[in-house]
Amino acid sequence: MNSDPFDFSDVGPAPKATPPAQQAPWLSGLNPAQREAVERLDGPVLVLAGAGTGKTRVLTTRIAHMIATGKAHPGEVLAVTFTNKAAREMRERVERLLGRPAAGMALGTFHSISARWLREHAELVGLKSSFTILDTDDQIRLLKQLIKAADIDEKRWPARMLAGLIDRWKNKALTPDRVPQGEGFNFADGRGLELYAQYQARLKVLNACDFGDLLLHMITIFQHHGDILTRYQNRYRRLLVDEYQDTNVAQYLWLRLLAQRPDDQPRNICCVGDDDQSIYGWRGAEVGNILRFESDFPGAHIVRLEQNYRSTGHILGAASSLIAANSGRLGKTLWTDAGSGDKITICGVWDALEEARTVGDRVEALQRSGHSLAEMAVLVRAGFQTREFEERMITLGIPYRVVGGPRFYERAEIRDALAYLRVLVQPDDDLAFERILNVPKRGLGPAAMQAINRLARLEDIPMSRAAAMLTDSEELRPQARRSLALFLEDFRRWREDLDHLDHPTLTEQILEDSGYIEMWQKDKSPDAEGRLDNLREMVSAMRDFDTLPGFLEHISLVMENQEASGVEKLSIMTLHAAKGLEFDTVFLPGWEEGVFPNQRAIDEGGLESLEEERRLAYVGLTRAKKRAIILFAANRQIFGQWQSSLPSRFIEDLDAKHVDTLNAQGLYSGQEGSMASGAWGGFQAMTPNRPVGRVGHAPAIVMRAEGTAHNPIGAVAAPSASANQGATSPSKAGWSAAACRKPKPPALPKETGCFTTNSAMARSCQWMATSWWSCLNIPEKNA
DNA sequence: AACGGAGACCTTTTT
DNA sequence: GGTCTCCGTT
Repeated sequence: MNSDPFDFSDVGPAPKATPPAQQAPWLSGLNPAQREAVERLDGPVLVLAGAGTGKTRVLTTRIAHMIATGKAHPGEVLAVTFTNKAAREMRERVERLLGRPAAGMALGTFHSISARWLREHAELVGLKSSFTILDTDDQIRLLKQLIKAADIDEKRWPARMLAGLIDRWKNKALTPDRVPQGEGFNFADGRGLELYAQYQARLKVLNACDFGDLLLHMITIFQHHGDILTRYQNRYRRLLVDEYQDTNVAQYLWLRLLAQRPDDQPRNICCVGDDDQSIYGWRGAEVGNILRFESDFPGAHIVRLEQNYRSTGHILGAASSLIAANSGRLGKTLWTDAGSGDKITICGVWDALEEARTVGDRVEALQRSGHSLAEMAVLVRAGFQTREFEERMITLGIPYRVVGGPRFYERAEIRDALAYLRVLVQPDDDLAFERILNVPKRGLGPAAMQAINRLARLEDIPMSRAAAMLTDSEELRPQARRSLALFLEDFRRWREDLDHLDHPTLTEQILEDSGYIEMWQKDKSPDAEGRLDNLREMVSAMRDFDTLPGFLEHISLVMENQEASGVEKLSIMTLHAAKGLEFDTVFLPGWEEGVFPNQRAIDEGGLESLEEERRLAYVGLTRAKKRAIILFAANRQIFGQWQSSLPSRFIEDLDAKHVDTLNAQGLYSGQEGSMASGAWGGFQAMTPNRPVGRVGHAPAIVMRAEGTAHNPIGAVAAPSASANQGATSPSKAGWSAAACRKPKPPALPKETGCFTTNSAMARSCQWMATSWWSCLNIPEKNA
């Protein structure tokens, strides 16, 4: 919150004298490895911390230790995490250990810390301190404009693609002048770089930057202004980095610059990470950073944390056997002295509907036997998979929350409201201006927008100024001109109010005066009420901030879905979002080829991304303390098309001695009647509640393949179609769907499914014979 | 200018 | 199946 990084006024009294180390209460209960990681304060340290080995504890205790013993002043500590949640948690734990606030400590994400610093030095990169942080949405809109202006076909070269390209460059700390000519990236026949440069120039005019710029600008400043770098180096003598395996090149450079010390002084940098949990390669993370640590920081000490305190033996064993299939690991051997516990469960189901039903039933059963919903989680590969579970939980009345779902500030109404505020504090913000010019509708459509844009470009001025000029000209139709004048007049008035109204009140007034509230009140779609609620929530959240700019900064970096009630809820989230969390029970649905591992990862990234998928699976399994249930469905709808699917290869990686196949009771039940006939025997034979002996008849599958059967898959589609009828509309975006939803005839199988395509068929049959069998053939336990 | 229907995309994962 | 964009109609 404090914007001056060199302001020591809030750091409190100097720490007390050093107590004898052996009496330090915070050290008790640490195992020897943990203790070393905490106490070795001088020189570079790399802590290789396996899943559940007390990584956060080590990190927080280390900070508390150095402060409490007087080895470091809180103001010298710079601790970086990847998520705001991790940062928050870490601060809380440090302060709990210390028994007092650790004021002055820089603890936050790479991005939030950079943003704070950049506000100090914005002018050095051509920005004003009041710069706006654009989110992806703004970024795309801006790029779209540039692409259009460059006369490039938007269809062939979508803005998203360019955004991804620029992002990758920024992740590698490549400013436009540094992108190598031969860089293999192609966009619009080699015009990508040109557009990148234009984009950066445009950002400067808008007084804005994107996420990547936050780091990149700081790196540029550090590299060009040695005096500033030295100030930061001298201030932050204690660097700590969480999740080091996830750092990208830019973050790595950022850290290296800060960790640089004169030769006679130790580089007190402590990085904590786990190469087996590196799951952000797609976003530019370089596992190489962690693998290279020793050579980067000569004299580095490496501490391995291998005792796992989280999971029971079978879970750990299964996870270890899975990750062992990867190559190029630093290698750790996790162990636990907790009991072996339950084996992990693998459960095959017919389709996604049954998958959700199975999970729901299990959740209810656990709940009945006294388990808390807060200790259960459903972890999916990709965001879209959450829907089936949401719908099921709604039907069952099980409270749930989708963690890391659409962010609060990404909702349209919040973005609209924010756009008003952005224009208010920074009239140059064209993106915000454009967004609200005709929201709510005030007769300023495309024609007016175009006129403003043309003039703005011609005169090289912000749109708000161009708009003001247009109210004095004959260019717009009288009606539009009047409307525009009123719009600008509103802003003039609101700016006057800035001085004598507190910002939540002013915001309310703006939303009221502008007709924005009214717009939603008149809206008859079912979620209009929710949007008004969100706006109210936003206004009340503003009260926590002293200033409007402070709030805007916060919301663009941090704002998350806030948990209103204290009701215990089942967590549903992606595997990525689950990193760092733990639950007694973890459900892992969708373990099918194409879903997990993800098809794109298989197609594009080669072995490397396949291994990343496997690490993701490893992360998923190791979230479980006591129970892990893996599910896979034989059929799944993808893009509205039914596809047959095969169990994930990761299932096969699991050491059988840690695995149980589900008590197959009720597997496919309820649908059996409709599916009993036809050429469908092969699949049916595989239901584990059939005699195991029949399972092995591979020919049955071939039969099915040749059966060109509309029958079997028609039967699949039926239940799902009827489910659509009854399903409560999901929380988001359900408006028109709810109204026009009608029963549809069962979808026909897609001809290119793996049973009709030659190569796919061959492959699938092989899979059937090997992997699917082997996992279902495991002797059943408890019938 | 506003609305509604048809058609093309689409799905990783996120600060 | 969903969402977004374009284009036609009022």
